[in-house]
Amino acid sequence: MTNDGTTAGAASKADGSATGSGDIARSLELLWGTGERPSRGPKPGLTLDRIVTAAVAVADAEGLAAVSMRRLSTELGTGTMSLYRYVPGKSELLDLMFDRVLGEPFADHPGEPPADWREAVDRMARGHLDTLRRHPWLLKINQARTVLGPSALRGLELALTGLRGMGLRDPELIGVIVAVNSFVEGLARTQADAAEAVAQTGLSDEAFWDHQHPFLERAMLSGAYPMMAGMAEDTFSSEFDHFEFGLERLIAGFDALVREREASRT
Amino acid sequence: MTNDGTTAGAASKADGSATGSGDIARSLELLWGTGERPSRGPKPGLTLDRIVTAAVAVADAEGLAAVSMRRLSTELGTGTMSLYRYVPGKSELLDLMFDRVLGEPFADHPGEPPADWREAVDRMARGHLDTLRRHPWLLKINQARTVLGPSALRGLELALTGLRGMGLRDPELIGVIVAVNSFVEGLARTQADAAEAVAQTGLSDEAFWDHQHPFLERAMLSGAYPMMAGMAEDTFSSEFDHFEFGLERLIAGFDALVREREASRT
DNA sequence: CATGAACTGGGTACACCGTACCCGATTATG
DNA sequence: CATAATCGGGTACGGTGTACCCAGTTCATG
Repeated sequence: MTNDGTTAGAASKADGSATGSGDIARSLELLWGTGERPSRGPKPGLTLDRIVTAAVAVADAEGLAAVSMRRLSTELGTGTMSLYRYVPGKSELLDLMFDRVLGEPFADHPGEPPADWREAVDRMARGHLDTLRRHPWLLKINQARTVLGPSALRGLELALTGLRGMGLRDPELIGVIVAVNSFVEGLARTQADAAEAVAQTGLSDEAFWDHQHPFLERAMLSGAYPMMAGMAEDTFSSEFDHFEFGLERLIAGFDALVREREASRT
Repeated sequence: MTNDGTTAGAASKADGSATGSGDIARSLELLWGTGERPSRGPKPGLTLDRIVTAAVAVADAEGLAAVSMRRLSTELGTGTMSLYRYVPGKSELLDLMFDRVLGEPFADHPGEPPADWREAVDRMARGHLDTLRRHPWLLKINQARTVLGPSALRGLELALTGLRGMGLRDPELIGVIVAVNSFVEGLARTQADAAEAVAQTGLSDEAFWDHQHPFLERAMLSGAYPMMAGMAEDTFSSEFDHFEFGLERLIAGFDALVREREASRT
């Protein structure tokens, strides 16, 4: 019952976009490493680890679009189809890349635990943003069905530990994590999109705005957008840090709830 | 100088993923409709509008992956390459789809303006979530270089009008919008990913968790995740509305800042 | 009114992609 | 030593975006 795998396939046709999650059972086995080598055939010349490492490297360097089975195979010096001896399909490979990279931030902070839930939230947000900046392709992987691997669990555990002091109900703690992560992801996506646009078009942001300027000018003069026309010069300046602003507001919002609860507990 | 278009290409090779923004100047012209028909050749049998409409319809029904030039051409009863007479490339088409769909929510609320900035934020968040739920593929389009079309501008104008009463500086108002939209997008992405996973694998969420259960069980019993192991039963229940929770917290956070400013203005 | 420039429609072809299928080489077991 | 099981990977198929080119249509001009 352990190894049929290849024959399944089910209703996975007509994909094309970047989504994880193909054969879940297989993904889980790979993630949690139920890896007993069969004792009959020749020894494998590759390892799952090497494949995932290569895939992450390519994705980091050239984007997820550059991660193709052919590309990986040349990178690893093997035939393309050999990869399918180790991974059931590209979807599962994406799952593995996901969990691989989620494990990174926890190696960084081995030191003291956060003093405060506020600091915990702050660290969580910055850590997540960091991860997403290092690996922007994470934002293109379907994370809904991304199997909860060891790294994902460790991250959750750490986050929950830091948030315990808030004195909220368990589902609310999850709510805090979801809110912060959603905010960070949304923001990271904007940044990643911008970077990708620069890389792909070879056009800087300034040049882009210059292109756009005459059209905006005309729109402003049309009188259809009075609010926007009257905005201060520095409104869209890159001076303003949207991450800091939003994070501060979120923490303030949590704080209000925490205080409420404390007050009602007297 | 107006129409070379086809020859350009620049550094746009090796794409594959879903990104907008190819030839910006062309996109802008198409968006703002600098559409004077040349007076020499035969009349076009198609319109940009019909193409965009068809593309949106296909994307809504079957996802962005189903939107291919060949598919659109059969949908419209023309040859594939004919589409390139109207759109320079797929990137520009995505830009147009984006702006088309952003225009929708403002047709809904022709009535009274929001009474409060709180209500304005609330409406903004719900409106955006609605749009993203109706067109989940929006989350896969590169919005960084998505040209500011008429619809996008109208949305911004409306949002800013509602937020004026907060008494914050202009860049901060943008910060509010960015925070709310980032949060909503992040959350919508999670939901969209889940829906896509169900559609693609034909596996319900429950079935998915059932698959995962034994592995989680083992992890919990390992003692490596004490916090998670001790969580309440209902912690991951779908009863809890993460959107409402996060939005409330964000508004509370904004409120704190608004009050601060009011107090210091005495 | 004839002509040719300017335009539209679209067929063919190419370089990619994921992967199903299959066969020969390798290896431990009976 | 024979055999079952596994690994490596070549070939092929159906999909993608789009460059290139030619035929047909239409209108301004000579």
